[in-house]
Amino acid sequence: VTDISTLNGSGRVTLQVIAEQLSVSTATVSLALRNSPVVADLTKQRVQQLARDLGYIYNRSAASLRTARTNILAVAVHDITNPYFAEMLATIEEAASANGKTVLLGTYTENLGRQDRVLATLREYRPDGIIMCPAAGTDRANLDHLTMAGVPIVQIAREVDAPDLDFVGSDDARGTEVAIDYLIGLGHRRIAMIGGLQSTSTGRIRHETYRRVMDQNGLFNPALIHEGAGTRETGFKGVQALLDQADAPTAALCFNDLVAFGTMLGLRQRGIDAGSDFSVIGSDDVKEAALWHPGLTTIRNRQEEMGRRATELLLRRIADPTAPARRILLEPSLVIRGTTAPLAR
Amino acid sequence: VTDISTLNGSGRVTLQVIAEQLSVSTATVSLALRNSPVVADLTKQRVQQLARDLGYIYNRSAASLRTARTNILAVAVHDITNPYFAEMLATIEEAASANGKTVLLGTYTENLGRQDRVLATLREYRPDGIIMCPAAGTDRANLDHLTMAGVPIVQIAREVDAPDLDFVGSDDARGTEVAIDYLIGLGHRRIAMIGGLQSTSTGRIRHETYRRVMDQNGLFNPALIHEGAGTRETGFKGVQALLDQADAPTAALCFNDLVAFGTMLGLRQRGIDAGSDFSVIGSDDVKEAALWHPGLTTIRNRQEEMGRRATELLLRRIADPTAPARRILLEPSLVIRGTTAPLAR
DNA sequence: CTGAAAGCGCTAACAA
DNA sequence: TTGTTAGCGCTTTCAG
Repeated sequence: VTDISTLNGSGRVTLQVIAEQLSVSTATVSLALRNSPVVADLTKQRVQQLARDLGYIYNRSAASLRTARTNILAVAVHDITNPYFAEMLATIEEAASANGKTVLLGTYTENLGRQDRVLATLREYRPDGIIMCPAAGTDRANLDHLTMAGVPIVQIAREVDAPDLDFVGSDDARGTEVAIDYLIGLGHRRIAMIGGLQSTSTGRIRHETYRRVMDQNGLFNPALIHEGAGTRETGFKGVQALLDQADAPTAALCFNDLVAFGTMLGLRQRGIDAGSDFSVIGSDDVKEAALWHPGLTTIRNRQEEMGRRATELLLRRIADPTAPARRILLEPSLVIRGTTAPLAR
Repeated sequence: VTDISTLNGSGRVTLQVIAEQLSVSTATVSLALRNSPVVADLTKQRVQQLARDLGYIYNRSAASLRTARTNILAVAVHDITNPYFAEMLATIEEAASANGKTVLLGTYTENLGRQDRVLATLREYRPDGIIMCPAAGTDRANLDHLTMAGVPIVQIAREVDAPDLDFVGSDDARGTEVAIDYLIGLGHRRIAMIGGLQSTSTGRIRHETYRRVMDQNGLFNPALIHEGAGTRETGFKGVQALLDQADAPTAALCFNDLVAFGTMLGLRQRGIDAGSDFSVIGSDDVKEAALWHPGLTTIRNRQEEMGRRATELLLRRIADPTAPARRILLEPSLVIRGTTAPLAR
């Protein structure tokens, strides 16, 4: 006999309402709804049935206030328009959801001020933890307010210098090394590096490694470097600027696949075919990379696994806030497709 | 003089703590922190200063419990890995953030069961509103629990039959019409339709329009239709299956750009060049479409504007729950690039 | 197995 | 201009 008239004034269905209609306490209702073994089966059934009939909706704000747990995982990245991050975000959401967590999203386009504001806002929702990819130029101090508040953080893809923070990323030095070695093996000598910012860990490491490997082979030449954000535009303009130089490159390692796509467009603009005339290597192996014509040779950075691992790491960190920080570097691999070829003599 | 010893036992900084240290009431602190004009300037300054010094963090769960407002906007889409939705989500997040709202994300990969679960979970966070793109096969009844609970909803991109719900999408009939007319104008007669599910509004409308326009020109032939999800695979396999037929098509309209990309790969597999030998039109005008070689002719559906408009509409709906439902159809346009050409005779 | 009572941190009346 | 009081809806002792 479900009496719809709520004894609670507001008309909203709360534990109270259910409790009163069933003449039990709210404590019992609360336990029954969470399927506590301590509640009698019959009571549980009656409570759950009535909750369903009344259209009861659990109020997580109320629960969170009481338990200091929100089951929210905040995810803060600069740009979800880059398929690399979209693919990463997709697996984060999936893994979060599989563990009863929900993703609260914040973005800030490499803008430090916006990042600060976004993090401050996210923090107010009291997420159980945060997965973040620090914007270019972020330093440890930008994260202090989070760590001091005791919010578990794991950095993804990029990292700031903070040995006490968890991190999941790709072994960028290794990936860069393999890619350059491959180009050298193909006979290339004037190999450009296009895209990447010194103000991000990925940019810095990739550029440092590029320099080191080129140096070791007696090939380093600063004129072959074109720094810039990881965008299509950087590739498009960068490769053309490089081609305008005296000793133009015959190959380029791009900061990421977007830069590589832009680079290929820039090459076409000059009537040059990626692959036969000029070798291009990207980074990330975004879904589209395999479909391009010619297919993009690129460094696979395993962004989907990265998202999954970051989520798992965060969950572990939440469970044990005192565990030592972990730094997980995924092993990249070079996926060889059609944009690389032996140097034409 | 900031006495760090909190009178509050827990060690957490709350309004209480600030109030006690300053010997004012929590009400005053609450008002001061929100910059209420009713509180004295000096008091405001002292409160705000101490809050900063103490590292006070506003607790939105507590505020929400009291105000029945969360400032959360839930966004539920099937797949953020499709750049179309990623680009849309990016502007939603941007618009939300600009209006003091934060995005709570849920995804479900065209899976109705998962969609139900995701929506049920999102609802428990009491979002101020929801922007959703219904998964294939969704019907009105799947959304009843939301509308009955009074949660403002706006549907984006796809819609279910529900005249009382807000919707922002593209004028798919118009886009399809223009595209087919263009192909016919180029001399094509055997024009295929690849991808699209009858169980989504976009798939249904595009297929219906395709049929109507082809019929009007005496060109309709069911053998030229290859239905399927909006994925690269659908395009890749679909076009090859169509080419294996007796009267193979000379052009194809694809459900979206991903399908078109797959289609172009399938064509290459058969040694056919998109553009010169076979015309391809995509839909969405995803960022990558312009960079392909040849550039993809496609229907621009303005996903970024769609996201922005949906957010604005939701905000308006939240402000006025009784306003009549609106259906906003953005005007698509055909972007002509290199994958379409006059029929070779 | 169930109930009473307290309290999470905030805001909104209302009173002073 | 500030304080008092009550209460949002839930969970958690602790008693019974």
